[in-house]
Amino acid sequence: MALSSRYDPQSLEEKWQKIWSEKGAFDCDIDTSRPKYFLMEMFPYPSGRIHMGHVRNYCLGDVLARFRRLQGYNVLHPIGWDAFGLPAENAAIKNGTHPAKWTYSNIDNMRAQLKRMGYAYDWRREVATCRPEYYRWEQEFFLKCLKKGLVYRKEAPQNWCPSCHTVLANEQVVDGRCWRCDSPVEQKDLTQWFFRITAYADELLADLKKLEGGWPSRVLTMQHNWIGRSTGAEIAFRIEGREEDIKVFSTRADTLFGVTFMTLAPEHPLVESLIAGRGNEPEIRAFIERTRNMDRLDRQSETLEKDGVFTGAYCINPFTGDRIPIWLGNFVLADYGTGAVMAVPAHDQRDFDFARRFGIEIKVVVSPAGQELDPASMTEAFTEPGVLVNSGEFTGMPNDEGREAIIRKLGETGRGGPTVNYRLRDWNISRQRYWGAPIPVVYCERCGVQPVKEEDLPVLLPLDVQTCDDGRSPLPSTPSFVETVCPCCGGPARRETDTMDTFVESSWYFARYTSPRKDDAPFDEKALKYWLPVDQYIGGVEHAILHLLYSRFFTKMLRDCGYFPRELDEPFSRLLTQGMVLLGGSKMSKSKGNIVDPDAMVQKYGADTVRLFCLFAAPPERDFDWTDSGIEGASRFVSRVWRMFADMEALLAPVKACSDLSPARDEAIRSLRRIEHATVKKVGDDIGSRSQFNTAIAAIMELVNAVNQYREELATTQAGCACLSSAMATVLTLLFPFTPHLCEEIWQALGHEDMLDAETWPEWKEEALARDAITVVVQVNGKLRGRVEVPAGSGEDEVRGAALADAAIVRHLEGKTVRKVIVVPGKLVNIVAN
RNA sequence: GCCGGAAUGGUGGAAUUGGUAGACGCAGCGGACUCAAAAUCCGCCGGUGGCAACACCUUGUGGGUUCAAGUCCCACUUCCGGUACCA
Repeated sequence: MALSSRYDPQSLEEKWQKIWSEKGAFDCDIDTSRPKYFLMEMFPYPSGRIHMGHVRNYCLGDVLARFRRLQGYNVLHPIGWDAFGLPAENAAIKNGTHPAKWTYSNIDNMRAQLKRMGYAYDWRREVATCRPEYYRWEQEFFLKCLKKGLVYRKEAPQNWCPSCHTVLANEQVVDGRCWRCDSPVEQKDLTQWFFRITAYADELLADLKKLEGGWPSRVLTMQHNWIGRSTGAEIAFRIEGREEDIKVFSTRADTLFGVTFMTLAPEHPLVESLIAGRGNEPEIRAFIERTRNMDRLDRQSETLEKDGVFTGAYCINPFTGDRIPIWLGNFVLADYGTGAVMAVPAHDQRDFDFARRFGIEIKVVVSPAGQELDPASMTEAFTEPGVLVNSGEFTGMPNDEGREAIIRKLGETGRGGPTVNYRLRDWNISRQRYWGAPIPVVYCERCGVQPVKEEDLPVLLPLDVQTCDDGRSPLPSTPSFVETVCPCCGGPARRETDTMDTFVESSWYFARYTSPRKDDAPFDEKALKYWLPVDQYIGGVEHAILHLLYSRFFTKMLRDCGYFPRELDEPFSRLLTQGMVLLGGSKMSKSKGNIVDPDAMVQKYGADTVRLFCLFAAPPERDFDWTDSGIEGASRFVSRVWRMFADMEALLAPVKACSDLSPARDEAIRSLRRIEHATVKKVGDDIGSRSQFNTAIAAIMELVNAVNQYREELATTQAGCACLSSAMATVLTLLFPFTPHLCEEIWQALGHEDMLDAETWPEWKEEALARDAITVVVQVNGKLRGRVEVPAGSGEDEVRGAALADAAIVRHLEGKTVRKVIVVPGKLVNIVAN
């Protein structure tokens, strides 16, 4: 079959998409005869249309999927929809559409867009998290966790709009005000459900080691710091006149004798009882309100102006017996440590600033060796190591030794002891939203909080509700949902109307892909065992912490609940974090509205060109700013490949990649063959180990250039034609993961019976790479001064001799004495002379 | 603020383990083909000086280590991501 001279992507792409779809070409099942490869990209939120960030993400995955297929792996490559979430409710408010309708119609649109890109998905496994068949299982997980104590309830402050009477997402708070009505946002305590992720803090931290090599080190570092394990001491300060303690966490127990005040977070639970009835109670309350409603990022800022108020109450230093005034401070965070800080102004900068501002005593207890510090003249806290002073029996000890001794004594006296603290907080999953998975509990007046019975799952999210214009969830005002009976006593009860954080759905979807249609259990045990863990996960770096940490937590939790194999500790063996596709320098996102619609590009250039350009434009990890120019280059290249085959009809034969290995003396044949094999080596390495797809494409371009350069010369002989045919087949095979439609079409035109997808990845041969001579660069004092050609395999002495004999080098060495000659075999000679 | 990144020609980027800076593209310029245009093909393309050979400068800024630094170390600048209810 001859190729038409014109490349027409639209028709040939649709042709191959139809063939793939009819054949179920990418459907896969358990096959123990082949190595498995579970590859996933982060599933999209169905925002309406796919954007270039999606395209980039799925192109990266698709190249790997097709590459691994050629390598003989049994590849599982699924896709689904992260379908619950806030934007559906916003759309409901804005357009009056029901969140479900909006979501499902977006899914339909986006599915069609993805199919038009030609991605190699097993579409039978598609999941949408908003379907009861999906979310019922996480309701079950929730109940299991509740039983195990991994889920619990506690009060937590929420953004509250007093005028809309609704909780606001952080995104909905703009400069401290409600995004819809502009009222100042308040903090309101609500009882919320939490996953006890901190129970896994140590394992989550320790297992980061298992991910080294497979995950980018910056992600590991970020997770490490996010968990933020720190060892220190818990110290109890008795409140004066009460039988109650204020507990603090401190990494600086060595400075215990230097405590001159206590600072509590305004949210600390003891605050209420400490200030009740004080003369300045209104002033204190005003301070608390002010601080609580501050911007949460500002409040953590180091440049924050330290503010505080004295409560009038005192506590007692457990060692010195000193009366310690209890203050409230705007820089103390309620959810770190115990929400209380023993303040040592001499040795902590924040405490120092605070003490100076409010005229509180500064007491030095650590001195630099052989020096004395004068509190009155200090300009900043002394935080370096030193020797303990003014510290009773501990005076004279180096401070780190003193810390151990003081912690020991705290234990002996029952006033504290060593403890570990984490920055990581438990995961609040309660959302006062409609479009989410219902939390499966009911509230009974008689029996209290009761879990829904497992056999009564799923708790269906009612779809026949009128969504509210003010952003409030319609669930509390939907009697058919709220009113129920207690699973315990059968009496009247109210359903929980909060739904789950959408991060819950995305924490386990990878496992559901292994048995997505199973309806009597969340997972098929055999499928889990065969497919998990995910071999390669690809997604945006913006998920480096939350989503990835939650998924890791879920994996450990589901393992411990008996759902996952015992030996499965981590969900994702390898992670590729792609950079963002920016537009005009900032993140493309549905909320910002700066989105490039790929459809127009596909219309104009075809999916293959769009795929190729997305991967060629930048390395995967790097952000790139989308521009319309540049795709022209990809388009030209694709056409050039087409034309190369169309023009050389005489060579059209079912030849395979790297098939010509006949001995050749012809320099052109040896040259082209060397380039062919070097390209196979580089492209395999770039895709398979380096994840540098842009350089893989550049290498294929160079091979195409080489074929075009040699074709006139080689086409005249039979041996030359064999060499050209082989190189051209190699081009097709290497390019196939990037531009599969084009390559299948040409492959078929060459007369192959099987699809290119059924080929095996070509093997490069060392002997094809061999050269007779190599060029060595010669430097004098580190500056490039010449090049010499030496026979391949020359020894160090020969290379040095050739370098020193080179005319240009001799000229540069005139009047100088050679001090040293460094020879880097096969590469470079550097002559040091003066 | 804190945590994590990034910065290389006009431009996207390459340089894989400290060893030829600018691969491969885009844009631009010159030429061929054409009545003309598009497409295609050929050539040039970091800066300064020079007719040239060539020399000097150049990887955000300032220091340092080394025979050799885009790459390692220290100190900065700017931009980007995350910061627990956007996903």
